[in-house]
Amino acid sequence: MWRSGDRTAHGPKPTLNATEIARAGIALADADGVQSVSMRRIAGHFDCGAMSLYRHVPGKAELLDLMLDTVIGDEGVSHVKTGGWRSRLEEYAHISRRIYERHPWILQVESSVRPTLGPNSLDAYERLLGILSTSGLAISHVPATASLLVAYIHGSAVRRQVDTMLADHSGVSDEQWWAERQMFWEEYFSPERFPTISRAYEAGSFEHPERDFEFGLQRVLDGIDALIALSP
Amino acid sequence: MWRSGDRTAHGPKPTLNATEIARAGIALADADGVQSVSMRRIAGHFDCGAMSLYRHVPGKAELLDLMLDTVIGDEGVSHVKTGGWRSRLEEYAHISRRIYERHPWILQVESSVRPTLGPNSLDAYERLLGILSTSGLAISHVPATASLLVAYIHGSAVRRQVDTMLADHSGVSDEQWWAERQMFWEEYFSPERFPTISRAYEAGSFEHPERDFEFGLQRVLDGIDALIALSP
DNA sequence: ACCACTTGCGTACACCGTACCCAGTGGCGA
DNA sequence: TCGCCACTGGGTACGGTGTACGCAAGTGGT
Repeated sequence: MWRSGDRTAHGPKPTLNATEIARAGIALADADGVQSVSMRRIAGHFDCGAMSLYRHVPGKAELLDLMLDTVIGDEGVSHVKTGGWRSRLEEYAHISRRIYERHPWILQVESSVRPTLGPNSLDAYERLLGILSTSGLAISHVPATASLLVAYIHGSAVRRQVDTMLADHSGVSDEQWWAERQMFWEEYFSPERFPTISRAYEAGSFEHPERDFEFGLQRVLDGIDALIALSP
Repeated sequence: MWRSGDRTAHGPKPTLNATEIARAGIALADADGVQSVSMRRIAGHFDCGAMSLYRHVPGKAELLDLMLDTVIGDEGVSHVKTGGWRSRLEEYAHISRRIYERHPWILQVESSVRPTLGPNSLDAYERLLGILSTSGLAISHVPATASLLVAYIHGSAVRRQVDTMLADHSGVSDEQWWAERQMFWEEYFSPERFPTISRAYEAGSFEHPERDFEFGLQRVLDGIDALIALSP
């Protein structure tokens, strides 16, 4: 599926290819969420039967893998090589964050059961390890530090998605769901039971969740910096 | 759904309740993964029809929410109050990590579209904020720092799951999938194209991925510590 | 006893992924 | 030039899913 150009040319030329199918799936997922991506709907976009897609893609799970690797390749290629390790890590984090913001459905794909490792993901991983290896960090710590960064970026994307959904009620069409949620909140919540949440709320500490990513990123980089400072 | 004991008592006594249904779903998800959780299968466990469950649970999405809140309540209640903020945060992180290890399917539920906020999740959040508020951190920074920790814990759980799956080939029954993965890897990977990955591999830096969580956690706590040290 | 109300549950529908099979197509060997 | 056959597109069908709807049965308050 990953390689696209090794035709033995013994039959009619294919009118579809895996990348185009993935692009259609990406457009669908961006518009209506990943749960609305179905083989029949993608096939409808090409005015063909659902089973035609299986000539180019082994199954739906692999199609999702390919969609993920495609968006990573679209957005992650451009990168500067100048600057210190910290600013380059910041840029890597911001690029990743932008990918999650434009294609929130990747969170579900990445949390799915099968480990995805496409060529573009592999390139991005090499780039991240390359930045870390020039930071003065011991090579034995480089993969674990990369995992730390990737974990933080992924996790904060999940939190951000939940926050925006709580803020503007988007994505969930069920109006009654919000009513029940509100009722549960008013019934269960009390300042006595949740003193710290109340105190933070009154101090206005929940008003700018969009700044949380940058805040946490700086703390993570500070932690990495502290480890580098210990190295000889 | 969340409240369980407000019967007006005008009909037959219910033989099922939402919590029992959630427990059956948890058992199913623990055993065979979340994709095998279906209303019919849960109903089969109770020897009843699928539609009987809808008397106690609004829908499948809400059932998954309830399952998530139930496992959080099971494992997160016990907590020590002694010790400094750092050791208490470490314990919070380890409890969370244990939850993810025992019930890997929560990752998919938490990455789903709807924001989950059950009573047990709310209790855990208050506890986390309480620890942070006694650490010397300004109250304006407490929620963002909590988000940092939650994001790291969640993200590293995703990475850990992928790593274990790559290590022992579990979860994916498709044997041919692994063959294709191996073929892609051997064809696409080369030390020239991925110098840093190769160098780290030869240095043995990928041999203990299970230590990555503790490593990253210490870096995160170091970053928080650096911020606290700046406060007056 | 009545009956309002709750509970259990069977039926039905729309949708999903995909196994299987068949017809058409066009490059290549004879 | 012609037939072969690997390859393509695509239709049908099957087992699975979530759940809307309706109905019989049971039960505590009046």
